[in-house]
Amino acid sequence: MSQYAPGGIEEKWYAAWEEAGLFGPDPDLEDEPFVIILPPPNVTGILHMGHCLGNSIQDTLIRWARMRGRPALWVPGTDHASIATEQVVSRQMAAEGLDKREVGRDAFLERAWVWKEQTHGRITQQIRRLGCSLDWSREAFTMDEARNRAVTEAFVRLKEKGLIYRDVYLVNWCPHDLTAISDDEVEYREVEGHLWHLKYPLADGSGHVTVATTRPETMFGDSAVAVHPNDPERKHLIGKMVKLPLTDREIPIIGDHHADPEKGTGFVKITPAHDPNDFEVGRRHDLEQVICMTPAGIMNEQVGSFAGLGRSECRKAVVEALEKDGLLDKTEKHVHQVGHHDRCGHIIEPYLSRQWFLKMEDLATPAVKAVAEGEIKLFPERWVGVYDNWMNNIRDWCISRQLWWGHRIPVWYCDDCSEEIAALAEPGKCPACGSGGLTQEEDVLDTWFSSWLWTFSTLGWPDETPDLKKFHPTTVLVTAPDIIFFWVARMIMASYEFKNEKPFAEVLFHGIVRDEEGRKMSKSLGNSPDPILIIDEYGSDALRCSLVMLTPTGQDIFFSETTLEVGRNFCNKIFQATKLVLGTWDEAGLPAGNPADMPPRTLEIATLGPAADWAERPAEMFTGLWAGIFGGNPPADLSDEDLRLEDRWILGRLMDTVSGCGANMEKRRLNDAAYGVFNFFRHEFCDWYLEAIKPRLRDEKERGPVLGVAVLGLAVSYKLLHPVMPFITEELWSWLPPSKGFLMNSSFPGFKGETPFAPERAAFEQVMEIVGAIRNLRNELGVQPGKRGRAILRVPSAGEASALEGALPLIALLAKMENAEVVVGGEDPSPAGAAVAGSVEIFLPMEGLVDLDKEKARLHKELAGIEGWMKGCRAKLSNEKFTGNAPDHVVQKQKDLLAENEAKAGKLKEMLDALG
RNA sequence: GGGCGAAUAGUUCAGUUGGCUAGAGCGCCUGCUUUACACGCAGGAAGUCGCAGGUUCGAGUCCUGCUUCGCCCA
Repeated sequence: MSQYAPGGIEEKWYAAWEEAGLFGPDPDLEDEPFVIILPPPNVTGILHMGHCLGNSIQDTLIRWARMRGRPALWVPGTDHASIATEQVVSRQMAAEGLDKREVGRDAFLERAWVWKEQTHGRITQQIRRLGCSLDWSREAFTMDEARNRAVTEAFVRLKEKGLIYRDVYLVNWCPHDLTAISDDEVEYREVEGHLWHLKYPLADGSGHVTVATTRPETMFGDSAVAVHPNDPERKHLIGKMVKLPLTDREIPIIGDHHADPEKGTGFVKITPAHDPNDFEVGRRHDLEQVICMTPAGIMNEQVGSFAGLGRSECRKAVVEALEKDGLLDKTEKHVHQVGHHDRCGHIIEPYLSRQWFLKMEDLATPAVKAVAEGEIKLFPERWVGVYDNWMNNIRDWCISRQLWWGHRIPVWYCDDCSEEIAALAEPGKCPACGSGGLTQEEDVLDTWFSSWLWTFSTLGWPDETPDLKKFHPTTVLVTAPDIIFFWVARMIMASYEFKNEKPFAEVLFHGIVRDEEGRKMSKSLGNSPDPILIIDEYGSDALRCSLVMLTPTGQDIFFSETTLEVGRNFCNKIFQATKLVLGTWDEAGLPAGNPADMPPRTLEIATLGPAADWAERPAEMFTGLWAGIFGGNPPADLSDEDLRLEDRWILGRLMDTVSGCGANMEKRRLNDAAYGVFNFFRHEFCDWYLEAIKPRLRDEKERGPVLGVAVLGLAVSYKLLHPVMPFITEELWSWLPPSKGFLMNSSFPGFKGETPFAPERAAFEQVMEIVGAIRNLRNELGVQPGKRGRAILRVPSAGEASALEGALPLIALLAKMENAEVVVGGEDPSPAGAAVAGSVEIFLPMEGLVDLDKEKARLHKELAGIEGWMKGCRAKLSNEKFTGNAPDHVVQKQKDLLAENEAKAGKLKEMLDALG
């Protein structure tokens, strides 16, 4: 086996975790709970890339919190998605030649439930494949028994409070789905249409007025023509009558500020039953509301001979008829925004009907305050403005839908006295007249009426359950910003209304997943890959890693195969590094430690001791750290001397990484947290540390202690990566001989404070710089890789020489040189390739290999660059305004840099001289 | 029409409190089958930080205006 293959491993661990009961909150933990409620996916939908991103982020957070020792709860659930599901089921029935209205409500619902049961298994299985550590024992569905109770309770309470009312109102109506929808479900799209100028003759025969309209077919519903009351040229016509063409009706000219003298012709036809603005005008002037269409958008008996035509057919026919009568003044092309139903794409018809509404203004007040005062934090913060803007202009919410799949509104009408009763359960008789003849409201509630209760309905509300007491308010909500109004804002309002507390402490908005061309992934475009196929090919860890690591907070992400390769390649890298280290462990036959010694549940590295302790007794401190991670002792006894330069450097860097990762997790910068570990592991642990210790790993006498450091490095890396890549890290953890129990509920190490081994870290960085310079030199000069040769390092003082002495074998190893030697001062070796790394001059004396002209040109170029920079720096430092105003450390830094570069320039000049 | 955001290497993006000789992934170029890994390693090229002003000793970062693109709302 040469590459990591996730197949089988992922399923194995998911089952093991579930069986071990690790997904629920640990009841023994006393810390503050960390709670996330999963935004419920549509139960009849399938998982798409957006879910993968959101779920990966949530699982990363919840796994991190769990490993930090907090009782972590992530509640799963699905949404009944009223309209979407009703559409799917209707379509299925249509394919069988059935019509839902013919089969009736009960039969339809029965079928919808069967469908729901089928698809529910699919979507939850997909979520499992992703590795989500959800507490399945608490799974909820928006239409299950418990949630139904919550919905009914909420409705009745609001009704009793007088916040729910029923009114005849112009609503957004979908003529395709035959239901009202809320304002938020209307999607405006730019459409190329026409502006028709129609002549309406004055009834007294004294001429005509011209109105401009984009919808001539609604003229049959006109009740007036409006002009602005102050319009100097037209106001004299107010009070006159016009003859409505193609009909025998006469309508008045009225004065209303809705008509803008600057726009169009200055005259506006008023159609109260078919236009929201006209509806308001109609109310102001008590105009007749003439409905000229059926709910399906077919012209009705009001339109005379045009009856029976569809909306757009009628438009054509009306225009033709008016043209024939000489009443079409002109036609202009006109681009305008037209409302479409976001679910089915059909053009919305403003339609006059009796609907249920919820008054929003009072509900909004505490919700606005909570966000404004930081009680609820939004990440990224810029969404606060968007939220405020919507909340401060909030409009009443149309909550009734003319559908069957949903929560039937808990209102009964008395057949005898028309009393209206809202109740938790069907009342036996009418409380007003005692009649037993009661009929329940036919309409169901908007889907979001159940979702907005989600943070607390999932925890048992309206009952005061232990879960509700312990886990509400929840910690963080993770969602895409496109549902900030539909859902996020409404959840905040609901929680304050029913619980008198916030629903969550923070909201983390993530971006939208787009394809390589920047298009939103959608079913209709067919550009959304099936996540399961991706997981099959690349592994869930690779997908999660790529998504989390490459997604800056709240930014949209462009998704492609290349993106996935980053994650897949990284998985392989972790696997390969583990193989290298453990291969040596096996050869060495080291003891695994006592399985009974369990490591502590939490680990704060700083509590083991300050940086000074690490400097003074590193072996003892290391042993303490080992016990904190594995329990027990390292595989081999080790003394302070066993911890070499590279060991101390990597331990210091490991702690820096722990600290940075924790800080970024706290700030919810998940990408930075993951990326930091990625960089550490790949470019420091593998590229430098493992390369540096290879000879020691092969040396039977030396490998015991160094294996301890390497295995600890692996273990800590697994821990830091586990929240993002749970499967591979759990698998490889189980391979480490000293590991015990599940990585999933082991400790996530924390570290704050001064990182130990500052001198060793600086020394190793110097090694890296020297090695880098030698490698560069070899490459630039085209030295063959097989040619090893000597490296001469010249330093100005004996002190620096002795400091470098110990690192010479390491430098030779990493730079692939035969040997490296250090000299103090003296003549430049020549001919030689030369470079400068800090105070160290590097010479590669390679007779016959170095092209003198090439080398001189190279040095000249480097020198020119440095001199250019120094000129600028000197100018800056001689500017008194700079030295006077800038903080001391900034000035000092410039001085240091200048000195450093001056020295380097001097050395480069000498080298050039030496070359002749 | 109103609001929000973005503009930095070929490309996707970092750059947090103004101190930067502006970084990373992918791509590109050169070299390497080095006993974990070619899903790899080493080295390299590549930028007028959208434009124009301003504040400041100092601006990718703050302010004003403009341009282009994206999103949301009406």
